[in-house]
Amino acid sequence: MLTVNELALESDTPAHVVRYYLRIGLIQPAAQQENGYRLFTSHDAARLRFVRMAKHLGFTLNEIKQITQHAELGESPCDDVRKIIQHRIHENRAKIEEMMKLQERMEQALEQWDLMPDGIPDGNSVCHLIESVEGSEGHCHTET
Amino acid sequence: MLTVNELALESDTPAHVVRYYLRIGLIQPAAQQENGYRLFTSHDAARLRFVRMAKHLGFTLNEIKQITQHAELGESPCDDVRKIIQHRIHENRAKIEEMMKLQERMEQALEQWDLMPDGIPDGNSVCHLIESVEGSEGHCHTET
DNA sequence: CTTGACCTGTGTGTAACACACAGGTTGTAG
DNA sequence: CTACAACCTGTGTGTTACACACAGGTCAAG
Repeated sequence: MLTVNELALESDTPAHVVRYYLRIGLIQPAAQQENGYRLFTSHDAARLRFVRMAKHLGFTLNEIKQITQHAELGESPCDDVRKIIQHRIHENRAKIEEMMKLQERMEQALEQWDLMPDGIPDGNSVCHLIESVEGSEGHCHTET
Repeated sequence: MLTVNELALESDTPAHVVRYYLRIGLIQPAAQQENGYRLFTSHDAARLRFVRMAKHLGFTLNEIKQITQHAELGESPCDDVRKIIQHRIHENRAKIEEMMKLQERMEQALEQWDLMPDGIPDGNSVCHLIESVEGSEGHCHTET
């Protein structure tokens, strides 16, 4: 029987993360000591390693919970797994593109600001650097 | 004097977001009606537009709060603004790279799974698709 | 027995909203 | 003037995946 710390070492997971997974019911202790300490088996360690693999592949903890619950009922989670990752691929692609746009905005701004001095704020302006960025007046609307 | 809804329209911001900004003290109402409704001036609308610009440039709401507070004390926030965005550029670049790695992992997995059938879980395996992914046994450790 | 190091469970904080809810306001019809 | 519907109001709570803090428990050394 393993303690939380031992389970953490066994599954290459920070102990406080293991405790978080316990808290949300993603994993359950196999047994409990009289003093309230949780105890685990090597089966639990394998389960936790699975959780980490799935997370590394982009699954959310909620999705992983669903998957393991399905699996415990004997139902194959594979179909859901395929669907989820397809969805996640689209989602992630969109997010990456958005972040690259942001990156460009930031780099352009910083470059533009190189030629500008610092300013002292008055009632009208808070920070003329930020306010000088393109899209201030005629608001370009690039939203989701 | 503008109501929350009018301020939202005026500054091209969803009303529930305006309320959130009020709640965290990022913006303050200029006045209050007897029934508790908040009232704003066009100056508040300009302030809120500034907030949106800064957010569009990647500043967090906390940073924007600091900036406006500095500005209200008459101190120039420009120096901080430059530093923050430099830091954010690095941060964002790292995040993008990480997400691109995830993207590759997901796409490789999905491709690999094309050749694999769904499986029925037993006690040892939860989902053989996920478990089949490279890096299952020898854990590649790419952490922050 | 005591000291210190370490480990335990759990409460709370984080970022930036999204949603829900009970009540208030306003416009229109009768 | 009233009834009703549409909309707007402030605020409580839920979200994700932890990170940190805290009071107390455990264990080995001395």
